Amino acid sequence: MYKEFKGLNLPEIDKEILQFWKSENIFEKSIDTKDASNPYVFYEGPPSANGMPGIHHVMARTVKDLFCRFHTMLGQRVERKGGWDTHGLPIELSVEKELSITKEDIGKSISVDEYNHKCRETVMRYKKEWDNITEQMGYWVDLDNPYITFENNYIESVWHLLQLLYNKGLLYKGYTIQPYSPAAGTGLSTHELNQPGCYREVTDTSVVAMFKVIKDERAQFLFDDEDEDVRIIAWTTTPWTLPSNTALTVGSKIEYVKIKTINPYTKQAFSAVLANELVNSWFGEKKAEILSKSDVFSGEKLKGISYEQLLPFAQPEDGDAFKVITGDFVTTQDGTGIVHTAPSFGADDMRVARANGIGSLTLVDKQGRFTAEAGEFARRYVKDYKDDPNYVNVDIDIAVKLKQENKAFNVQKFVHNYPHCWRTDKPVLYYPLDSWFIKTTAMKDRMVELNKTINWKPASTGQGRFTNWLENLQDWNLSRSRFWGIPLPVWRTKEADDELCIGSVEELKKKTEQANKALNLQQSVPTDLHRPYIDEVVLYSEKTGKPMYRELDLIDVWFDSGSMPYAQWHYPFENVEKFKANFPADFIAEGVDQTRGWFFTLHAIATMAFDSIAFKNVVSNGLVQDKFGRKMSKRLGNTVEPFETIAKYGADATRWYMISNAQPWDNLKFDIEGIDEVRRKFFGTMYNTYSFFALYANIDGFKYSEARVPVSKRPEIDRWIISKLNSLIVEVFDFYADYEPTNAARAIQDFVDSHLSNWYVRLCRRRFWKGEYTEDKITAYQTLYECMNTIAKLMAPVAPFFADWLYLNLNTVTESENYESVHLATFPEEESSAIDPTLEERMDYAQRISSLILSIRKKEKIRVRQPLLKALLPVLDDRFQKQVEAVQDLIMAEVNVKSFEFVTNTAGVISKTIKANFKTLGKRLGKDMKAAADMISQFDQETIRQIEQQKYYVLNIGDTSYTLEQEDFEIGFNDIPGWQVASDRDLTVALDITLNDDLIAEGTARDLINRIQNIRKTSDLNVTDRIIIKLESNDAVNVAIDKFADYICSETLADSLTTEKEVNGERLELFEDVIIGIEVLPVLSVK
RNA sequence: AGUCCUAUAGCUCAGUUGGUUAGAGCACUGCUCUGAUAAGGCAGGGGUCGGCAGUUCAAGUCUGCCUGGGACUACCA
Repeated sequence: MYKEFKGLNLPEIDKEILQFWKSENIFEKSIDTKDASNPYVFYEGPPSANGMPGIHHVMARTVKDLFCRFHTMLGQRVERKGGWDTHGLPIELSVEKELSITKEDIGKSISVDEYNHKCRETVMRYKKEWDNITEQMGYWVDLDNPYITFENNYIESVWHLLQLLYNKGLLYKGYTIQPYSPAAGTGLSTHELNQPGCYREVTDTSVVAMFKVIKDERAQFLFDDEDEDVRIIAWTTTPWTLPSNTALTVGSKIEYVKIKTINPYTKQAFSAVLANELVNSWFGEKKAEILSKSDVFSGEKLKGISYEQLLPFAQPEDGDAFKVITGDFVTTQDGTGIVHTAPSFGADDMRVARANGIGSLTLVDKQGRFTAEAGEFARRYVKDYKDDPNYVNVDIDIAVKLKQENKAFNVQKFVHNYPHCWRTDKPVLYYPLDSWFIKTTAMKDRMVELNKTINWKPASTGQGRFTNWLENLQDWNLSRSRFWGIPLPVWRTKEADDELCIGSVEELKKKTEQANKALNLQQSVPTDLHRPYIDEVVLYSEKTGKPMYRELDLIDVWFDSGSMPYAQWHYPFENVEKFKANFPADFIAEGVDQTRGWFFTLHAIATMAFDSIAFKNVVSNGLVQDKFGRKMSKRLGNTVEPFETIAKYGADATRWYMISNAQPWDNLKFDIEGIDEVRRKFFGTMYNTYSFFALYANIDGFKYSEARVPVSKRPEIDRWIISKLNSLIVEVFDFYADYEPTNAARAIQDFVDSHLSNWYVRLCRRRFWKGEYTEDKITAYQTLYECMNTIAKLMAPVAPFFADWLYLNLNTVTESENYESVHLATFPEEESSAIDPTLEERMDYAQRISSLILSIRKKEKIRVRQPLLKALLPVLDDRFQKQVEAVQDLIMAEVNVKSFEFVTNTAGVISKTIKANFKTLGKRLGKDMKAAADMISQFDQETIRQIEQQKYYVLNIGDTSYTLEQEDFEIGFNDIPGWQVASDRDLTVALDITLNDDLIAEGTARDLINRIQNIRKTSDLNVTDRIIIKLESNDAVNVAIDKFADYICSETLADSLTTEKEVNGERLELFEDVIIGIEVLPVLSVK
């Protein structure tokens, strides 16, 4: 017996199927039964178990899961090793918050040892919740043997990679400008700078400083006479960087101009050089006066000009200085189009200075004070870092000095956004710091090239965003001065005259022993490769004979996760073959926010270390937002609790909703009501279809034990739904294979709702419950069964629980397939011979013609139970008529019309309409199109008939004449006089609505049947119970009974039908103003 | 600031290489069908296709600019 249910309960199905998967090890079997030589490689991007899983994780993991399941069904072996990201700042921060300490306390009030232990505990805090959501949402991933980034084996593999890069000369120590908090005494990561509230609006003193041009050959063109005082003017909002100025940067393509004017403070005449576009920002009414203006000249011409140092406190020792250089970052958005360049305090400045051989001055120390060299400003803080009540703004003093020395053209307050340290609330400086870098720039071209071979979904993320990012790549700053992470395996002598990069524990052991011998130490390799233990290891420099100490940096956690293809297998120390078989990945998927994160680090490491891509296909999914399109955040209180959602609506409805509602890469506006709609419309419909099937199949004992009826021998409608089904298989397969899950889900949904349930089943109901267990009935069961069985497989990747439930419900009875679960079954293959486009076309006609007739009935207020004599169909060609004739019976039954008449000779009966076919004519007629369309629409019936007969028409527009073919026109039907007509595109239907006594009686009979059936239903009779009927006598009823008693009885399973003056049963309205009594009594079965 | 995505009915989304009157589902209203139906059918209201230009005989669709929403990167005088 097929299981029958009281209602659809998706959460209950989840539980049941989950239990089944667990007890029968279905997940394991789905891998183990597949051939290892046919793998589909998937990489799991490791989540951090440091926070609770959110609904967006369900989204991301649904995408991952469904493609893995799909490829499993294609017979591929899809191993999915889980993983955990365990290092990094978020974990350190949460520990610090919990212990109420800051970074400064580490090593003081808490030992590094204790601190790292705490991190290790914290990092898996929500592992249980993660495991739960993984299981409940039906995400199949191997959680028993995950890779964990803090394990020694993982670290060792990462070290190996770093050594590989080191040996290729791609690892170097450099001096760069990084965000730095003088108040906290620490560098800040960009992640820290992106904490909410870090960028704040502040008012600073801005200065337009005047840099005096030295008159030499190069600068000659700027001078009109010997004594002219030519100054390049540059704007800054950080006057404290002016003493460290060593260059001025202009844009080579920007146009500049020289303005003769008067300094507003000193009233001295001088000539200002600035961008032509920005002249009006500084000169004009109520601003400085323009005495004269030179011709424009390009920035390129200014290049190489020297100027006098603005505040000559110190001289740079590491390069040239006080020259005009060019840089691509210069804009004319604000300022003067000339950038004051202090290489120590700006990343752009440093970059452009280096490229031009310009040296730097660093007249501010790490506490944020001017150094002793800075003249009268020495030892003063550049910002109020100490909350000193007597703090005097040094920017203002600098501005005053410049004004007095005729070096300031403009001083004013300026409001702008400036980053602040999230911990101390003090402004950040950009400061030169030592860091280790990976020279990704050296491999840039190769990365771009390899990226072209990756299939990105959506393509724009790969071609646009990612390529763009690669092309503007900077070297990868690997250093983090933190505690909980993978230590950089580089040892150096104090003088930096020798260094060593360690690539394995074995190598470290050897080097340690060597050092022990040479330096007379008793150290051993620590059992935990983290800080602080690893810091204690001292190595020996053979070259210099000196001890070497580890560089204290940790590496960026993104390197951790980007190393997972290798480190998850402890490559190359173990599993070398395993790694080779699993690299690169066929498929990865994460949020689009990982484009520059994990997607990049995977790609970069694979390119640099192995000259390979790391993944072939990548799906980057968008954000999950709330129903108003806002970002979900705890602060707004609009987060969706994934556990609750899944518990209430079931995993499948949640998954289906997420996949079908929006493309994965579009942002999803998550609306809980949408899940409910999916449950009702899709799962509800599918459930009802199954219930209907189960109800009658159980009665008839259908178990698919009869031989399969060949499709060609099945009735039209069966061949139609099977054709549709096979078309669907092709479509869904292509969509899944193309990583387009949304289209796949929508196609399945559309099939189930509009075709299977609301056309096939609805039209075929009688075949299931009417009559004996005939060949036709068996065929109907087989057809419906095959549809459902296939749908179960098609939907399995997205809705794994319901699919398995449905599959098992069907197959445990029929045993027609011997798979234990739908997830062990193979994906359906289409039977291409079953696909019949002309059949699909004519059924489409049937559906549309039915709609049109129902529409006329509605307009004329004639209920569908009232039979009508005939419908009239004007036909354009034979093919159309043949198509409709084939489905005529279906239409007649559906709309309760007794016959069809095709009208071919329409002259005089039907008027036609004509329109221009814009598609074919537009290109030919061009400008005359509009006139032609007007003329054609005016054609009379005679002209139309002429065109139909002659198959061409000569149209004259102005002096041109065009010969138009029949295809250049679109001919349709207009009204048919005296008939009720409805049209839909190329279809037109007319309906004869005259009634006679027979028709009326039959209509009455059908109404009676309906009322009786309703009574059967409400009085809870079984569908097989037989009844006797007593009707209250009534003229209309009597006529109907006279003619249709047998019909009524057979439809309602009645043994007898009698009329009486009065009956005990219900009183029902048969039609308007006619109320009769109907009594329905079950016939008790006699044993 | 740059790069990218996005904007179509109250809501969620379709809309082919530009082509005639821009569609579906949900929600709302009325009617209707039904011995599978928390369903279906028919009809109705609801759209300056974000705005402005341009290309074209023809623009929801192509181009440019602008605006709103989002993501990432950067923070720059």
